[in-house]
Amino acid sequence: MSPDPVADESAGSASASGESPASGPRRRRVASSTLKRASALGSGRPATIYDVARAAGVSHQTVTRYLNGFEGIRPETRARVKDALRALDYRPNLNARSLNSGRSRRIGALIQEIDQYGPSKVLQGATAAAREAGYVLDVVAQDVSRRTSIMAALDLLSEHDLAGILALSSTDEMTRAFESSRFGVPVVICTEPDDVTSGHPSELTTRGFPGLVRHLADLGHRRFLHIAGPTAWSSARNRARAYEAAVARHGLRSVATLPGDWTARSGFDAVMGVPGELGATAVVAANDQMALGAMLALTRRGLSVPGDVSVTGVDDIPDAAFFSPPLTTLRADFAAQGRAAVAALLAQIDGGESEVDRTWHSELVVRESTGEAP
Amino acid sequence: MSPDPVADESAGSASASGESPASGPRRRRVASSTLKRASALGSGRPATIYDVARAAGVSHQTVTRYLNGFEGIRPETRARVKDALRALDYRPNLNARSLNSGRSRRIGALIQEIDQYGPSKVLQGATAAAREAGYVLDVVAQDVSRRTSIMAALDLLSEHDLAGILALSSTDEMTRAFESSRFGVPVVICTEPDDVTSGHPSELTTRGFPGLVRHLADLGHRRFLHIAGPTAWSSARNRARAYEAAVARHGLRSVATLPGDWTARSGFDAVMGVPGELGATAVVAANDQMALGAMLALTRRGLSVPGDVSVTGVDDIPDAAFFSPPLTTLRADFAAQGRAAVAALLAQIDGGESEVDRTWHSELVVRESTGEAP
DNA sequence: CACCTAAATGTTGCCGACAACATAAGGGGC
DNA sequence: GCCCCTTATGTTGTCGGCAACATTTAGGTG
Repeated sequence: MSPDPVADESAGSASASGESPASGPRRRRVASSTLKRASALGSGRPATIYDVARAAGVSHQTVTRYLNGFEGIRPETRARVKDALRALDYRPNLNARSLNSGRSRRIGALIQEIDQYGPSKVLQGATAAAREAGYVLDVVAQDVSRRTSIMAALDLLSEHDLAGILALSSTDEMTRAFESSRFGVPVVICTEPDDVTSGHPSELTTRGFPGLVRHLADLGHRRFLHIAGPTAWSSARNRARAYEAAVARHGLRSVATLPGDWTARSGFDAVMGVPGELGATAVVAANDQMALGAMLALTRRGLSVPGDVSVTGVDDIPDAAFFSPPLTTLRADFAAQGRAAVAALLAQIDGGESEVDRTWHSELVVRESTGEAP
Repeated sequence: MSPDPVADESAGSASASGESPASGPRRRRVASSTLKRASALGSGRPATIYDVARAAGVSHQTVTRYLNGFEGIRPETRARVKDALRALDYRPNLNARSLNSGRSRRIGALIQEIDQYGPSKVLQGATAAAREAGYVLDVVAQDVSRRTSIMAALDLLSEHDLAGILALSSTDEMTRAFESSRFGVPVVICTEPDDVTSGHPSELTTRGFPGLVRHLADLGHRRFLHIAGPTAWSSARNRARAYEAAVARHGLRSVATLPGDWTARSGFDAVMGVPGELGATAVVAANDQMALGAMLALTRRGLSVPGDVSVTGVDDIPDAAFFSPPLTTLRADFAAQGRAAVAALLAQIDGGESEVDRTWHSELVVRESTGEAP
C-alpha cells in the first residue's frame, strides 16, 4: 500500500546464484575453473593476490612482498606487479589477513542512549578517530526500551574477532558487564573524567562547576537547586558531586538535588514536583535537555526565566543557543571524548603504551537564561 | 596534568607477546605444540572446533555437524560434543567462517550528521534490527567538518568483506558515491519515503503536510512561510514539495521557501533575514530544530508565538514537547526507517525477495506553538 | 552368517593472506 | 673456471571453519 520506504539499488552481478540456477554448492568452483575468474575490471568477485600474481606472471608471495613494502624486488618485476594490482583493482581481504595474523582492524563499540546528543557525538568522534587509524567500529546500540542485557550484545561482538572493545557509555550496568566478562582483547570504557575513577578532582570539579556557581553567585544567587542525571551514570554522579562541592565552597546553599534521567521531561517533572515555593533562585541542571524542561516548568509555575529564576545546563548542545531564552551552560567536548577513548584503545592494541593524556576543558557559555537574582 | 579521561581495564592475559619476550614470530607455535593450547576455561585464546573435537574425542567435522544442527549424530556422541562445547566456552570465529563461505555477518553503514537526532535514531533502529538478525553494523560516520569524501569511507569498508552496505543518510553526495561505485554486495539507501524515488506521492504528501496545513488553515492562517532543509537531502526536497503541494491544494499562499541546513541556527537566520514585515502568519519548518530557531527569531523580531505567528516542525524530537512554547509538529519514526532499511538489505542478502513494505505514518502532534491567526 | 545398504563419523582440501623455508639466478674471490 | 654467497623469487604450510569425499559401523535381508 504505502510506498516502499527504501530506495535500493542492488549493484553488480555478484550475489544471487551466479550462473547455474539449479543446484548450487554456492560458488564452489569445479576444479581448475578457478583460473577463469575475474580477469577484467568489474567482473565477478574481488581479485586476490593470486589473481594479481597470475596477471603479473609472478608468484603470489612476490605480490605480498610488494604490498608489504619489501625492498628487494627488481624494478621490472615491481612494475609488473604494480600494474596488475591496479588493473584488477585489488583490495586486500582483511578477513583473511586477520584470520592468519590474529589481529583484526575492527573495534567493537557498545553504546547506550545513542539518540541523545552526548553519546551520539561521542560515537562520531570515535568513528572518526578509528577511521583515521584504518579501523572501523562494530557498533551495537543498547536500546533503552528493550534491555536485553549488555551481555547478549557482548556475546554477539565476541564472535567477530575484534582488535578491542569500547564502551562508549559509562553506566554501572556497562561497567558491571565489562567486569564480569573476560575478553581476549583490550577494553576501554569511555567516560567523562571524574573524581572517583581518576582518584583526584576532575576538571569539572576544579573549574567547571566552580565557575558556573561563581557566575550565579556574582549575579546574587544564594540558594540553588540541582537536577541530576540518572545515578547509574558515572558522569551524572560526578556532575552532582561537582555541583555540591562548588556550592559548598562558595558557602552557598543547595536546596535539593532532584533526580532526572537526562530527558527534558524529567527536568520538567522535577521542577513541577517541587511542593510549595521553589525555594531557590537558580536551577543547575546536569544537562541541557533537563534545563530545557525545567525552564518550561518554571514558566508553568508562573516564574520567569531569568527574571525570577536562573537556569543552567551542561553540554552546550547546538540547540541550547536557541532555547527561549538561550541557555547558559557548560560546554563539553564529546567528540574529543570519543577520540580519546579510541586513542587509548589503539595504544593498548598496538604498543601497550597508554600515553593518551588529554586535556579536558569545560567552558562556561553565558547566555540569557541566567540573570540578576530577584 | 589533567586526569586521564579514560578508565580502562585491560582484560585477560591475551595480548602483549605471551611468553617469550625476545624474538616473536607472533604466536606461531612450534610444530605440534598446537595441541597444548587452551584446555581449561579462561586460558589463552578462544577454543576452536579442533579443541572441542579433541576434548570430545571426535573429529572436528562432527563438531561442525553438531553446530549446524545435523540430525544424524548418535545421542551419546551428541552429548559429548555438547559438553565439550560448554566446557571450552566455544565461540565460532565468524571471520574464518566468512572467509570460507564468502558471506559475513557484518553490514557496512555510512551515516552523515550522526549528531542530529534523526540520523542517530535511524542508526539506533538499524543496529537493533541488525542485532536481532545476528549482524553487527560497521559504522563509518561522515564528519561534516572534514569532508574527506564518502569514497574514502567506502574504500575502507570495501576491505572488510561485508554482507551488504547501508547508506543511512540520503543525500545527493551519498547517492552519487553509491552510483559511481560498484560493490559485490547488496546496497540499500535508507530514505524517507519520497515522491520521486517511489514514483508516487508519499504519505507526507498525501496526509502529513495536508493535515498540518489544514490544521493551520482551520486556525485562520492564509499566508505561509517554509524553512527547508538542505537541498542535497532528498528528505528536505520531499518535505518542501509536500509543503508546497499542500498549501496549493488548500488554495492558500506560500510567501517563500527559505533555505536552511537542519540546524536551529539556520532557522533563526532564515527568519531574521526576512526583510521588512514577515508577510506570513505561519512558519512551517522542515524539522524541529529549525522551528526552534525560528521561534527565537520571531521573538527577537517582537512577534509572539503563537499570538502573532504560528510555528510548526517535523520529526517530534523528544525536546519538542518542552520548547517554549511546546512545538506543534509532524511525528516521524526514524527508528522504524532504520529497521526497514536493514530488513530490506537482509532480504536482498538472504533471499533476493525485497518484500519489505512498511507502513509509514506521520502523525500530527498539536501543541502550543500554533494558535488562531491574528 | 555372509552381504548389502544406510547411518555415523573421519580425512582431505579450500577460502585469502602471510610466514617460514626452499630454490634459482647473479656477483665476487681465488 | 669452481665455489660460495648474496639477491630475487617460488613452494609449502597455517589460521578456523565448512564441504566434498572416504571410510567405518550398525542394521537388515536372504
